[in-house]
Amino acid sequence: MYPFRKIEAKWSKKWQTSKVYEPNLDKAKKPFYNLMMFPYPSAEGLHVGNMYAFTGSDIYGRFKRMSGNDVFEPMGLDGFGIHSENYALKIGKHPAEQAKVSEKNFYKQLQMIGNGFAWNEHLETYDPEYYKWTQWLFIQMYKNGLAYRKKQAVNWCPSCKTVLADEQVEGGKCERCGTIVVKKDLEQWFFKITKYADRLLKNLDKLDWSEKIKIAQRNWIGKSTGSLIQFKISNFKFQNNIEVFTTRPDTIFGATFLAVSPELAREWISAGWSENKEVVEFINKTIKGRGDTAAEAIKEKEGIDSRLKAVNPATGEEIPIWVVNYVLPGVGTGAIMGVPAHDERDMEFAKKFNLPVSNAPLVDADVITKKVKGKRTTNYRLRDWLISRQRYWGPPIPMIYCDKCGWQPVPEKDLPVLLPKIKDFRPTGTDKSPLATHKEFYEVKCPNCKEKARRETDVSDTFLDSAWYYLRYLDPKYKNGLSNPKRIKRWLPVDMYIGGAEHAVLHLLYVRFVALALHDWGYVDFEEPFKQFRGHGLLMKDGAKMSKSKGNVINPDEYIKKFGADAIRMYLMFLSPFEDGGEWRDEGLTGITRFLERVWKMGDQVTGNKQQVTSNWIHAHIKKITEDIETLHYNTCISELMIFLNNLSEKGGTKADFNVFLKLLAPFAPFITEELWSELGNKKSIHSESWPEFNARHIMQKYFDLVIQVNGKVRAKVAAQVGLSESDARKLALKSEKIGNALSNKEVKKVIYVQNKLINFVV
RNA sequence: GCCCGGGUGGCGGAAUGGUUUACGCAGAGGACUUAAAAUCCUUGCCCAAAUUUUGGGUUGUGGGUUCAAAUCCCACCCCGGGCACCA
Repeated sequence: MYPFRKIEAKWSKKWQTSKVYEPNLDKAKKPFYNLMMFPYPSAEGLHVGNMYAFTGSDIYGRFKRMSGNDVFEPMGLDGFGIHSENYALKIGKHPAEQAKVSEKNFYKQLQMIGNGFAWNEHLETYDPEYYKWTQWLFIQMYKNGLAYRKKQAVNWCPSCKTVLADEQVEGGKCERCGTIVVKKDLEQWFFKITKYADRLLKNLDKLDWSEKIKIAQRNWIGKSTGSLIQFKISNFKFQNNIEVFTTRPDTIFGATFLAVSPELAREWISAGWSENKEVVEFINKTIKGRGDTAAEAIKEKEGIDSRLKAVNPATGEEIPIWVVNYVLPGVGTGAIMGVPAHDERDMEFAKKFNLPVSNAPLVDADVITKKVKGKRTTNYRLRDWLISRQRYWGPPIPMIYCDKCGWQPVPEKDLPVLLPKIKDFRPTGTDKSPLATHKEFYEVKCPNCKEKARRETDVSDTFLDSAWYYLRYLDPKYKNGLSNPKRIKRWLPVDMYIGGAEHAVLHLLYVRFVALALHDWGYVDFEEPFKQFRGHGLLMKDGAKMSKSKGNVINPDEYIKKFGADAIRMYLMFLSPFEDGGEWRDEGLTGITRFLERVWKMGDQVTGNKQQVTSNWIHAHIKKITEDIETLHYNTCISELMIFLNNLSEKGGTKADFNVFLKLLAPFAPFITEELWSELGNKKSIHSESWPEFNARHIMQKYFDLVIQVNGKVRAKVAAQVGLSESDARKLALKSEKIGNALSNKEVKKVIYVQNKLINFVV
């Protein structure tokens, strides 16, 4: 085995001191910001899935560096928040203590994987110098009317003991712990992401992002166009109208009832409506039931006739108003027109409760909307971002409540609001954060009137920390704002962002929203933070996602120690296309270790000219690898490198040829290539060298295999000269005995000739 | 139910209208060796006839377009992922 341990340790150190991976952030001429999603240190150490993602991103960065760009590839830790806190709780440590341990472990491991990180710019979201600006961001949201408090039914995770945003509920379960989420009526802080729904949707068309992610975001934003239509209520003293939203105003003649959510009906009760005991009971029961089963789908349609009547504005007919469980609050107006003839759900309901079904004709949507004095409108599925968390390990929300002055932001000069180190950091489960029991924390003076006031004790969502980190990397110590404005101009937006596709509607949506807000406030001149985004696939083991409970987790350290980082990097990238993910199988490593051994030996075998590339066949390899690395098809790059090496040993190559090979291999296996490169007498780091260029002239071959087909079936292959004419090809084909036999006694009806490829006789 | 991927040897995968199975793993045979490991070479789907050649078939299934289909079109089956009484 080649001495990878020695080599990898040696070059890790040298790269650090020689600063190969530190671009000049103020003067770089061709800045290229190569960003990867920073990890949550929510385990003992780095997961091989992290290494998979980082290697794929690093290869791209190294390729761009060798192609003449000043590549900036920073790394940090998304260490604040529920992920890390849950881990600390699990192992019974204080999150602040655990953060120090994780930080050390993660950074040690991140040094080993062979990435070209710009370590000068590392950052941690729990650093007060960082979260000072997360808090500043909250205050700007508040000052610009994008942060507000509201009481409503919100998602509550009984295990994490905190509220969650809609994006953090997956199939009715908590994104973090998998517990079934319930609904609770609570007053919370929200960010008005819905204000940007339309721009978040429209801008997607301009982005060079994985199509999958764009589709997921479009679906999540969920734009639908329809009409708002008022229905008069004929026998109700508290209210004259009900407004419904419908995407099918053209079916209004078939509307035979109105269906309202129990939440809407409850508002009428608060207004004094309590005429019927049964109806009131139904409303209370249904709302309560929702709290228990949370986001679970309603299995059976239930409803009750409210005894109120509405008038269908199209027909003038009086129709009943029902309170039903299948109309949800916060969707549209919380009231719909029931059209059994055109809606499956309304039909199901109508059948169950014997409501009439009318097969009235369809009409033009625009015309009818106008006629009934309705309004054409757009509705979005997207909800505002619930930002409060009743947890400890996060940035305290920088707001103060005063009985006299109401909510006041903490003055910017007083930031950061430091998270105090308390002993009772465990989530309380009482709708309040652990900080709510600490007077020394929450007893403050009102910034406005200086009277006694109370500090907000909730912290903000982890996803706010990561919604702006790419800005901070540019100057992690910057004192006068989020980040250094000159560097923002030079480096942003990010040129390439690579990370997990599971963040499609979480991080990747929030980060776009925050950028839009910063743009509108004048802090950045771009609307979209990432020009390109590519989502990598999932790394599996034994047909399943790696997880500790399944016992199929691969520890990268162990394998790096045994085979070297270069081997693991290459093995991971050789599995399958990077964007598809792949399955880890120990046996597969053999092929790569053999390959690297042969590369090592080749260093001694090549001789001859060092200056000039003599073998023309290498140009085709350069072309293929260059094109495939651009599209992240790393598995085929590695295959091509293997063929290149086979050719070097079969056809024999010079030192110059081998130099080209090493350069092409360098992004994948940075250590061994650097070592061999220096052994061949090169002074500069291979990673600062220029990427090989190919000459199309040399790729042109003289001969090719002419495929001869009869009726589309391959009958023979003969060597032929490139540029062969059709008639010569025909002659050549007929010379072959097989073809002669196949064509004898048959009339050739047609001949198809594809230059430099094949000839097909149709008989 | 809706949306998005995908289905190719024993396995991971390659090929996006023109030679199916590049590259690699595993397997079989051989060389080297006292032996083993390592290394190197050969081999590599199915069926039939003939004895190492010939013919036919083969990219989830069925159909279509085309001189030619893994690739394009239609229908269906299966697997993975996302969304889900969104009005």
